[in-house]
Amino acid sequence: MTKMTKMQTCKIMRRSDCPVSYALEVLGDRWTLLIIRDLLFAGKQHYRQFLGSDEKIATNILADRLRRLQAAGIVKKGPDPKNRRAFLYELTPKGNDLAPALLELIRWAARHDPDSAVPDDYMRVLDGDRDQAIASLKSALGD
Amino acid sequence: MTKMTKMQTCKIMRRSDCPVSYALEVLGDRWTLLIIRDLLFAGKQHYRQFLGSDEKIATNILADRLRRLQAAGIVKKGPDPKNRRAFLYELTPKGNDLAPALLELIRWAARHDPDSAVPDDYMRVLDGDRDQAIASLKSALGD
DNA sequence: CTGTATCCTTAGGGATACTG
DNA sequence: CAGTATCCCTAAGGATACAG
Repeated sequence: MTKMTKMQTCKIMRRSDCPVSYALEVLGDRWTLLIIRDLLFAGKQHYRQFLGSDEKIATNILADRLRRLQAAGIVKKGPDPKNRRAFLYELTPKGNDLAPALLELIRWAARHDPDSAVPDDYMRVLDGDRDQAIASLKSALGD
Repeated sequence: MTKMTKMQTCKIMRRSDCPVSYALEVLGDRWTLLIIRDLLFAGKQHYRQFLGSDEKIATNILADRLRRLQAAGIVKKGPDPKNRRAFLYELTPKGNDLAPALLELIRWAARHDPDSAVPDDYMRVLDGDRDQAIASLKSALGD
C-alpha cells in the first residue's frame, strides 16, 4: 500500500513551445541556478558543499532541486570513488552547455547590480573573451 | 486608516553578494523572462500584447511583474503618443543589456529541449554571430 | 554523510469581478 | 484600456528531527 507523499516531484506542465519557456520550466526558480553556478564555476560536487554556499539553501530544497536537475538531464549523480559513503554530482554535457548563458547573466548582473560593485580588474576579465572569462571564473570562485 | 493589503510588492532580501544571486532576485521566477522576451524580441510594448502571449499570464501577475521590473530599472513606463489612454512599456538600457543572456538561454534550450525541435535552418541562425542572431530573433518573433 | 519526513508559514498564482 | 481587488487553493520554503 504505497501512500501518496507530497515529496514526489510533480512534472511541470508545458506552457508553450518557446525555448524561453522551456528554460524557465527547468531553471525558473530562485535556487536552481545557484546550484549550477556551484557545479560550473566553484568546483563543488558534494551535497554538503552546496549546503555551505552563502545563500544557505535548505536540505529539502537542495535535495528536490538535485532530483529535478537529474530528471532534466542536467546533472548526473554517482558514487564517490574517494569515499564509499559519499556521492558525487556532476554536470552532463547538457549542463555544461549552460556556461555561456550563466556567464552572460553574471556579466549583466556585475554591470548593473548597484550593490555588488565588482572590482574593475575583474570586470575587465568578465568583459573579455568568453572561454577566458569562464576559466577565470572557475579559478576565482572555486576549485 | 490605510488597511494593509497583500498586493504591495515586498522587497526581496539579498541572500548573497554573488551576481548570480542578484540576477535571480530580479529574474528568478517563472514569468519575468517571458515579459522580457516579448519586449526584447517580439516588439511588444502594450499590456494587452503581453496578455496575449501563448503562456497566458494572468492580469495580476503581469501587473506585479511590470511593477517589479520598473522598480529594478529594467522597464520604463510612459504614455503612448499614439493613443492618449494607453501606456507604453519599454526596456531601459539595463533591460536591453539582457539580450545576450537571453540569447544564450534560447540557444541552450533550442539545442537541448527534446520537445521543441527547432528547425535546422533556424538552429544555424541561433548558432551564428550574436548580433545577427538577435536581429533574426526579432524579425522571426515579432514586430 | 546524504538525504527524508514533517510541521507550519508565506508566497505564488488562477479566476473573476470590478474601477478610473 | 489598464489595471486592482478578492477569493481561494497550491507551491515554495524554512526549521528541525530523523533514517539508511
